[in-house]
Amino acid sequence: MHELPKVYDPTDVEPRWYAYWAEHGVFRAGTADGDVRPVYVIALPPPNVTGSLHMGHALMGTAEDVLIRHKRMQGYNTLWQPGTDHAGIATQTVVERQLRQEGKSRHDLGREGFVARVWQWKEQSGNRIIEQMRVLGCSADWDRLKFTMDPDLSHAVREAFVRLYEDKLIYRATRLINWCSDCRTALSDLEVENEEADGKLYEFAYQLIDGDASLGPTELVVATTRPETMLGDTAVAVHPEDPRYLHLHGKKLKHPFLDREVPVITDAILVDMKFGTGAVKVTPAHDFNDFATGKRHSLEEISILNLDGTLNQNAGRFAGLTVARARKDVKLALAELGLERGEKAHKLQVPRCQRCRTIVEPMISTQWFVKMQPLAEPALAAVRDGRTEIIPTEWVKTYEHWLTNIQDWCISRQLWWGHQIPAFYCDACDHVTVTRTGTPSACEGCGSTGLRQDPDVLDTWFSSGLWPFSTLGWPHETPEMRRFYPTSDLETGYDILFFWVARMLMMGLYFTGEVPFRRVLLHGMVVDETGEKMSKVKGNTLDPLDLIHGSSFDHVAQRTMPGAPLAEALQKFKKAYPSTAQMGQAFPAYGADSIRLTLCSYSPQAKRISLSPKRIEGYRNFCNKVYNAVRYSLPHIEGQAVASAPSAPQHLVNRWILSRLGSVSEQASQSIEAFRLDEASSAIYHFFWDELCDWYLEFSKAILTLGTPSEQAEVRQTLAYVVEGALRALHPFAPFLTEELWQRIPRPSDRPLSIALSPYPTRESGPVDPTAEAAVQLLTSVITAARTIRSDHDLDKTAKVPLELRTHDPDSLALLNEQSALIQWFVKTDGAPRVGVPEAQRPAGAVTAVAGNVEVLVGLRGLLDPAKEEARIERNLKKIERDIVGLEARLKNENFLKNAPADVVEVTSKELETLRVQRLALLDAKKLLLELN
RNA sequence: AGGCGGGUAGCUCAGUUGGUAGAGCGCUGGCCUUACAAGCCGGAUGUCGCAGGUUCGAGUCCUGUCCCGCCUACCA
Repeated sequence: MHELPKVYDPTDVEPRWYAYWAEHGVFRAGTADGDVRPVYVIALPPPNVTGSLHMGHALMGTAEDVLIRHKRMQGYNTLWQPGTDHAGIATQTVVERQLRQEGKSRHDLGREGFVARVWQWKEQSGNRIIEQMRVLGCSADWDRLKFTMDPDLSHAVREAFVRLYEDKLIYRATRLINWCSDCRTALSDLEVENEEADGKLYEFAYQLIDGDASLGPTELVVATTRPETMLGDTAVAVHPEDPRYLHLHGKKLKHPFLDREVPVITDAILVDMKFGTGAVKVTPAHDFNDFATGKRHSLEEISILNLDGTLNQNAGRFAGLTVARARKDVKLALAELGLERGEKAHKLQVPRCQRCRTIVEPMISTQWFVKMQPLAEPALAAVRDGRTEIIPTEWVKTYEHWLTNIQDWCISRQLWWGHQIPAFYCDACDHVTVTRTGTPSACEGCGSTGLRQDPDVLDTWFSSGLWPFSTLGWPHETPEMRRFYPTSDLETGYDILFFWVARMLMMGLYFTGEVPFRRVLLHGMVVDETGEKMSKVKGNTLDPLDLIHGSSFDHVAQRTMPGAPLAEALQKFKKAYPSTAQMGQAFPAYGADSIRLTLCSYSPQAKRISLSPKRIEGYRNFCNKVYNAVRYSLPHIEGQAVASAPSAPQHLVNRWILSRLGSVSEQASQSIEAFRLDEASSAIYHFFWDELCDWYLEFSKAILTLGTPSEQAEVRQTLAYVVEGALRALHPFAPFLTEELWQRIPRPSDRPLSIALSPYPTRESGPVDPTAEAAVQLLTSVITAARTIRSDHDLDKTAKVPLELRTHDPDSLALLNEQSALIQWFVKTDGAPRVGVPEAQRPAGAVTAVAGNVEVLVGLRGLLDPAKEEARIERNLKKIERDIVGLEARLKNENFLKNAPADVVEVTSKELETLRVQRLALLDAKKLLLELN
């Protein structure tokens, strides 16, 4: 075996092992008839085909991969079902942008040509993100890669549509919808994002027709944030009980620009007497509240907008203007007529298109809708009765709130890229024919053959809603459906709880009668180091691949803000990631494992995950630590026959490390099971570094040097066993590193070809041994206490000092005697430490510390600086006195003794005892010091 | 407006059923001790947002309050 370099280099290792796993089908789900293993399934939230891996994807991919790898190692038949989403608007926009660069529009190509062009684009670059997930180490069953517009999935979409239509849960209606004039399509409520903006509350007057000044004012002043919509006003509403306007009930107002009478209506729902002027202009065609008001009062709905967002003929002389322009012009015109009545600043929410940020306009339009209430009820029930569990649980309330207030879902989109709605309109009659297959030959209603298919496509989320079962072959009763449905865990970001998770639950329950997954695991949003949301505009996005492969800051900044001056981009980047100030000019190649460990280290209940490059560095260092631990171990364990079950070693430290391995493995499994990947990874991290490396490997050096042949053999055997087990425990988090090392070390003969297929260690991997754990705890704290004394007194590291250990406890005495050689090795003592029971006398020039029930006396005669030593003693004494007073008070408190649990009282009094011993020792040392002077 | 979450070490965050606060990074003293200087051995650091309450005991439970973030709905 060739020698390992001193520093771990992930760039060399990672691609190699991914290829190996792929080649050996390590990630494939089992489909054999005889396969009776329990099943664990995750459906990968399909990323957009337009997508490129960002930190959110990396977090999702890592979390799901840890879950999958863990279960795979636990012997489950795992299926991680991957795929991509056709992402209607996003994808269409990308390809249209390309066309624009060629000086063309989609209309030049025609629908068929355009769709062909999108497919072509998809084939070329649609799988980029899948490649990137492989770089991250994701162990999905890639042979089963699906796309939402694959023939089988499209079939499922059509089946779902038709069934819902037949069941009267899909209907076509003309109503107010959200319209994006840039994307030229309707949007669902969820695709509209409200953004706060500074606006104006503007007041103007409508003149009364036939107003009688003797009855009161002859005008009615309304308040509005959108003056231009007055061109579509068909009423002005006042509160029925508003004393100011009683004389206006039933009257008519003159529209200043249009040949139209505007009635005054009374409406207690719409109007809040206390707000504005108490009079509300009603524009049913462009406001959701006004629309509802219009329905209540049978008002005319006058649309004043074209599909491109400009005003139409109904706007009279304002026709052709943009909304923004019309707002100015209408105000101007009102002012000219002397109708302006005031204006004040007002905060308002501007609805914007999630995709293109264009201001969304409410518009009257004929669209397809899904009736949500009947679907929502079962989805609510499924979470309430625990058939599906949401973790972290605080999301349950949010989920319930949304589902109980749910509105019907507008599912038609005026796009070309997507699943075209399978509804056919007849030229001869009104009948709409909806069919499962192809184009119907004739109208179901009148038999006419003149049929046109609805040009619209379905909302992308309609097909995503079927994902957990459409990918498994639904509506057919496939073996996959039988074996892998319902899926186990659905892991995703909380931002798509409504878009996707809730809809899958509704659809899943409706179509399959079962919940689509047993648990919903939600992670937070990755934000920059200062807590800001990542966005291109802010120049604070991080590309996981730059971190994995390494990249100069110049390059990162430039890529984040293409087109911007480098200095500016770099400044924004540095501001977003302050810790890079201490990092030179570039991200080194951290490797996928470091990124994965970092992402796992954040608590899942954190809504914001602020990514710190410095933290990644820490985990990179950890990977190097693991690598070097194995590098150290290799020569000692090479050729060892490793058993798959633990042996029963004699030596304390061997029993201890086995016990720790078992505990940590068990804890890791429990934490992963509870989706606390942070706890799990942290437990393994500290086991590896603080226990295995800092202590066990050091113990092993001592024993391999000083021990008897049989002791040495036992250490070698244990070391080989523990290293193999620890790598397996770490594997789900750091798959590349662990595979690389595992393949080099000796391992049990029955292990499969990859660590990824080996069993996850359990409690049984290391028998629990509380005695050994307690003993090593004492041993290490004795060593640390002695080291602290050495360090406090600036001892040369080669200086050998006398060490005396005193305790009343017989077990501890035995332990210290047994391990005196080990203690000598670690503390660098002058001969074997003297072990005995406490005596009244302390040797002059000795410094005392207390570790557990042991007094640790380090002889420093002639090495002490008396002044310094006295100061140290005084400092410690002060602190101890304070603690003693506190504890004594507590132990004197009758209520405490009466109410506190026995173990708490016991711990407290033990603690007090320890402190008293310490105080005694310090006082003694002080006395000696004074005598010395 | 309503809902949810958060305010803990200089920074980013953990903290299970109430029992005198932890990690990583940073800081600091000493070490190139042949696995690792991406390291080793030590060390320092907190009015747990604020004010009350319950309790023998509160970071943890209750009430009020002030900030911050997100979500949902909206006053035209």
